[in-house]
Amino acid sequence: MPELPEVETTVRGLEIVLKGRRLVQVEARRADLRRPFPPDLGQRLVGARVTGLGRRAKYGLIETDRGDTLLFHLGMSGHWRIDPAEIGKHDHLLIETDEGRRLSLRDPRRFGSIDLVPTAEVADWPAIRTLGPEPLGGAIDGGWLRRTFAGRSAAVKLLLLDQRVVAGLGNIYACEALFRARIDPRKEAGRIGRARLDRLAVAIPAVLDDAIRAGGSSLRDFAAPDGELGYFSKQFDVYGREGQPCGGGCGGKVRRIVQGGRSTFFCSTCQR
DNA sequence: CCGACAACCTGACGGC
DNA sequence: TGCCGTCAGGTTGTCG
Repeated sequence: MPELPEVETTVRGLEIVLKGRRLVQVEARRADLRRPFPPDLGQRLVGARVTGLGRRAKYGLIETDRGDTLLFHLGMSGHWRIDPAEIGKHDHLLIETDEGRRLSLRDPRRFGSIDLVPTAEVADWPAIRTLGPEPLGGAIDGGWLRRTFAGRSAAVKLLLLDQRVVAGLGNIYACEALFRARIDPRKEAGRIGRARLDRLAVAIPAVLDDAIRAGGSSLRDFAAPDGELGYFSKQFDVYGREGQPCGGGCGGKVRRIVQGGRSTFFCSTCQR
């Protein structure tokens, strides 16, 4: 369930099969996911050539030579499969290329979305326009965090999950980044000191980079039949490890609390 | 601005 | 085996 690294890995896997290829068949097997599918999806995509793929936050971008960009969001349970062996009830969008490769977007919970937007308008698209800066690429440093968090009394974990603040972090990597930076997730964002914010600015891209690298190492499998994109084995320090010993060597145990209705995992000894 | 909550969906899992 | 409650990596909206 995809945060930024999973989407990035998915896009890289799709790129192998899609880039430069012409789409010969596009089948929407239902009318909507979270939002209705564009009604003219097939007409605008069939016959188009894919010129490039990209990612913005948790959105995957597939650009065509017809001036359109397909935006996909994987929600909680979405993933793409390459050359699937069978098609089930949760395969909602099928694409076939001129090389005969087949792609399927499977999403059981249907929290994902598909949009088709003129490429020139992608940056102004409502879901994209409101996003904060990309955490990879150097836009985020300690000073930027300090200015962004100034005067905010919300818990830092909740701000990290807000896509308007930092684009692409989700529940796992917000927890992991705070652990690496040794910051208590409950701490008021505006009252965090400079040294901690400097650590956080390092930890956010580092944790994402590590996850992308872990996914990238399995990329070669993605072009195999029924390769599932965006899922790879992950080693977490705190996420999902309630009650287990903290990996920081402090002797404490990982705790689970609820913030904003979501589980937060952290070590109350290491994280202050 | 903030925190809490609900809604959108299906599936997996544990307890009984 | 089934039934029930809980939980899940996201987003969007309302309410006080």
